[in-house]
Amino acid sequence: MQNLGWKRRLTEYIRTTGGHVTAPRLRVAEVFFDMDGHPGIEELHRAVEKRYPGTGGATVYRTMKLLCDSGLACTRDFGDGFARYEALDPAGHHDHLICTACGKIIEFGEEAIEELQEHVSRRHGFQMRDHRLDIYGLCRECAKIEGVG
Amino acid sequence: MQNLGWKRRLTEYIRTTGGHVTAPRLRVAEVFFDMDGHPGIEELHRAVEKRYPGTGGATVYRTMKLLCDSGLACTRDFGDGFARYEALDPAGHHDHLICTACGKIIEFGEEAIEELQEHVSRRHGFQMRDHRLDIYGLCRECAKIEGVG
DNA sequence: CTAAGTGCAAAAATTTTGCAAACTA
DNA sequence: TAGTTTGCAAAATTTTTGCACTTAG
Repeated sequence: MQNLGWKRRLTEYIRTTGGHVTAPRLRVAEVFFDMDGHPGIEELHRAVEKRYPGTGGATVYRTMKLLCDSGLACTRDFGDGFARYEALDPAGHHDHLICTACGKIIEFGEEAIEELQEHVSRRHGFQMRDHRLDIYGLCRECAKIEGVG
Repeated sequence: MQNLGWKRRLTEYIRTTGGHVTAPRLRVAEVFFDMDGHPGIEELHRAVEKRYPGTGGATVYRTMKLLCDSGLACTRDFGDGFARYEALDPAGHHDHLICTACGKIIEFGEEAIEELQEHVSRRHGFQMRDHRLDIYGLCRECAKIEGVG
């Protein structure tokens, strides 16, 4: 997976900004990319502390901001009172089918949709850099259970 | 528009919960649905205060939570450090061009994209109920300033 | 009348920032 | 060595809560 690539990509990004590749940054990133799901800062900080005691909370915040700036992660709002982070597979899609019943998330990519997005952007004089498409509804199984449709 | 419907829908919802339809709630809702865009609490509170002085900030928070619970609105994370609210027009669009430089948000609707979403959903046996499309990039003005492509 | 809601201010929770020490390049 | 990053704690922000008073039903 991405686990092979994040270190190189992060290092590359830090270099371009004239920054330093430090141990705390690599530790936070490593723990983050080893985790599944969408940890918030507190959960992530706990996990980092467990593997590498002595890492400050501010560093976790700052490192996650770095990962977001570099495009390796992004924040997602799940309605909790805090930010949660999602690992971004560079070549991956940002399109999801999200089942509101069971929470399952299906990733997909649709070239035609991306082309239309470009099209719409240009029409508004907008320079598209990235996108996120979330479709909410019921997956096959849950639709069956709820006996709808 | 929805402006005709929110009052009835809100009243209905409040009744089902055994709550009271109060003046402050109606004021906040009215100002919110009269606004365009995606106000945060502070912006909304200012607008409410302007039209109906003496409305407390906590009431704005509590009323927006009520609107979200009732399905008339929802929160959106636009990367500012606070929650912004979006009016949910039952028949409306949830598509945005978001400028990562100046924060401007342009709403749009593209029938062709929606059709493709339906298409993709069906292909995955997914029953689409709602969607969110956010396109990030630079608006015309910011692209000019940054002198990019 | 009773239960729910309001406004204010205090409290809680999350995120950012200042700074001396430590570290990368 | 020069400039960046860290960890801590303090500060800033956003959101929630306690409470006496008011209001809807």
